[in-house]
Amino acid sequence: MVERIVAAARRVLVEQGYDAFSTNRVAAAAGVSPGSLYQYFPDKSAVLDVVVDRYWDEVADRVQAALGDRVGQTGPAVVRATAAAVLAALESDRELLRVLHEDLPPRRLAGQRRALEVRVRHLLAAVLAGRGGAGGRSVDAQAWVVVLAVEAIALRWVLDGPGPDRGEVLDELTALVTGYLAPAQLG
Amino acid sequence: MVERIVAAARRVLVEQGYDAFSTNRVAAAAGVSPGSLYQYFPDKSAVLDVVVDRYWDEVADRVQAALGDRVGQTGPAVVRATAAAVLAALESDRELLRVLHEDLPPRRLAGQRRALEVRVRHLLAAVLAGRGGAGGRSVDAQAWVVVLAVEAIALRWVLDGPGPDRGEVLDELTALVTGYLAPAQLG
Amino acid sequence: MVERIVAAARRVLVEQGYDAFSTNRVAAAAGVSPGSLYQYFPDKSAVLDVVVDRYWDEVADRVQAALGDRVGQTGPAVVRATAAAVLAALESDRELLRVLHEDLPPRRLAGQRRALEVRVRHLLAAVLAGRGGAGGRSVDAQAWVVVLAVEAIALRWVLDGPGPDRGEVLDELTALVTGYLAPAQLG
Amino acid sequence: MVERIVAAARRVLVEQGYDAFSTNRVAAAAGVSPGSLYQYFPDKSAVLDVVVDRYWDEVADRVQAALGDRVGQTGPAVVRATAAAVLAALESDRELLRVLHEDLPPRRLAGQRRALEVRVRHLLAAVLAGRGGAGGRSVDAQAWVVVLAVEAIALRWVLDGPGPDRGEVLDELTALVTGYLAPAQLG
DNA sequence: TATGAATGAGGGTTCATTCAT
DNA sequence: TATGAATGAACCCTCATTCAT
Repeated sequence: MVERIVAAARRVLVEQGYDAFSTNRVAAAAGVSPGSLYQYFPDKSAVLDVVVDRYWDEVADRVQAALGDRVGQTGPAVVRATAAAVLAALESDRELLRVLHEDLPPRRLAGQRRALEVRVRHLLAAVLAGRGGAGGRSVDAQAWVVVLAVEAIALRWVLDGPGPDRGEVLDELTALVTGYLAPAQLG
Repeated sequence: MVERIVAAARRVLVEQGYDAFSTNRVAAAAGVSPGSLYQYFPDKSAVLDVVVDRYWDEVADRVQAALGDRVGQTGPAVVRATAAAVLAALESDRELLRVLHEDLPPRRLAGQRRALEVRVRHLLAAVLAGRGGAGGRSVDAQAWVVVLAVEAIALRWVLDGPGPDRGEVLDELTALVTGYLAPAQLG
Repeated sequence: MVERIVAAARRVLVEQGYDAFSTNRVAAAAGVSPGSLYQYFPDKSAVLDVVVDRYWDEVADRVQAALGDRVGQTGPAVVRATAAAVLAALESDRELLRVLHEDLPPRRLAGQRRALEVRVRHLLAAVLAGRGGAGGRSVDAQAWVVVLAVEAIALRWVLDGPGPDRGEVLDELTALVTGYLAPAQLG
Repeated sequence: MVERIVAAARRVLVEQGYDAFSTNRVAAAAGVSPGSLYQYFPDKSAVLDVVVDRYWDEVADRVQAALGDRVGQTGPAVVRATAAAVLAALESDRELLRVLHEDLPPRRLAGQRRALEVRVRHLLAAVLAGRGGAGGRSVDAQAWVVVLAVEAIALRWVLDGPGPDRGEVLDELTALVTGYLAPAQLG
């Protein structure tokens, strides 16, 4: 039942947009009465939370899996593969991603998004630190920069219409990251 | 009159948040009747549009001024100065920026934001092209990457609480951009 | 407009009972939209408050007028006349009195009711005190007793179907009060 | 089972108030499913009825016991003792009395309350009649007056915060009743 | 032009009651 | 018998918008 409601919620979001995301509409889409929705969720916000959580968990899992596979490795190939994994993760449900990132107030997503960023940032900072420091520059700041830059570019590429093709984006992301991190420790 | 309403709209947004941004509240804050508001704006959205437009125009002006001053110049110092100008532009009205970027559905801002990005991107692409191409890589793609990365990082730094200090962010942004663009054409 | 809504509220209460006293029903009875109701009242409770306040103010005015006319006077005739005034006051809008006292949770009325009781009690206590005390008994306690007894009996007589006829009730109320207060100071 | 539900209903009333008195809440408090509740009670009202009935039966038993002990006796001491019994009866479950008399629409209690009043009234009328009539006044009317006055005063004293102390109330009730009835037949 | 009272569809939510299991 | 998930009508309230003045 929770499943039916969450699925309906996702459907309403994707097909009708966030403005149409009313409890009555979600319940109707689930073929359920409004009252039933409230047997499984304390309020409207909780329904959205589940949809959002599931989406971000999925994305986070994919990204972390890709990172995990390569812990300790280095070099442009690794960067490119990771960037590819990020793109793939974000593409796994482009329709929902579009609604979540274009229709919802960013505050609604901030929690999950930050959480994922922090996890990835720490992973990356550890790798950088392991590589012998950054020649006096802050490894944390570097990780912060890389995560934000890659996230923003990947998000835009996945959501926006025409742009560089996939290979080109990966090339550029790779150049961006290696060019940034290389001088000090990836040379 | 339009002025009074737009000013009130801004005030309501900043002081009470987007949730409180109702036509009645804006009209009241402007000391005007709801009916009057509809004599100058077709609907609520149009009022918000003007506030958003003005904000982005202001930011765009500042950024473009900084870029314009340095057309034709090159090197890390220019990159750093430009990044500093972007930070300063975004900081010029942090309160409004926060509401616009955290409370509004991003779609509401997309138009203005894209417009600015495109302008800056073209400027940058021209500079890069003028500098003798990118060794076979797409100058447009590079400009696209740089603009998005700098924008995302600057936005986050201005809006989020604790992070690297200003000098550090500028250092890292400079390193990011020069590291990315340097090998091919800024050496 | 407030008038129309309050009148409709009274009508709904009297004709359909407190259970039917919903904002939508009141608005409909007033020939007005639900939204209009909320331009004049902060919430449903406020509408009921006005109805209740008006009723009790009316009753209080009548009772206090009757008492005021006789301040300083004494004797069974005065008691009887006062009791008659109380009955008349309560009979002025028997239909509404019925709903208010039978359908509403007493807490809803407690405030107004207590306020009137206190006013009358103080008036009466002053009269009793002026009459030379109560022979060691508390004038306040006596006023408290008299007010509650008369109120309860009058209320019941007005609301309940068959009972003693009017003259008989007045006789008995007179006997009750004079018998209670007489030995000490009304002899 | 009925027992469990009724006990839970009482508990909900006392601990959470009448507003919280929903069938679901009562069922939950009874550790029973809502459906089960409807196997033993036709509707929500019936559950409340039983709670109310039990309360008033208890009060009625105590009052009637006190009266029964003294049938045929007379004098201020008897009046006082009876009044004391009424106070004690009402105090036996003050928490429930408070909810029932302050939160419920009085109509919900009217039946039980009237029934007790009638019983006591008849008892009292019989005593008065046995005492040689009322000198032309209606013994029924007198009983009606006494019952209502004592009931109202006792109820208020038990429920309301500060007031005369217990002894004083009993003194005044005694004075009220004897002063009223004495001249004619209790002299 | 400027008003502001009036609108009414729609919002989120509750809860007495039912019925398939 | 006992369950408890499911119901759905109705609740109170908001707010973008209109229109007679």
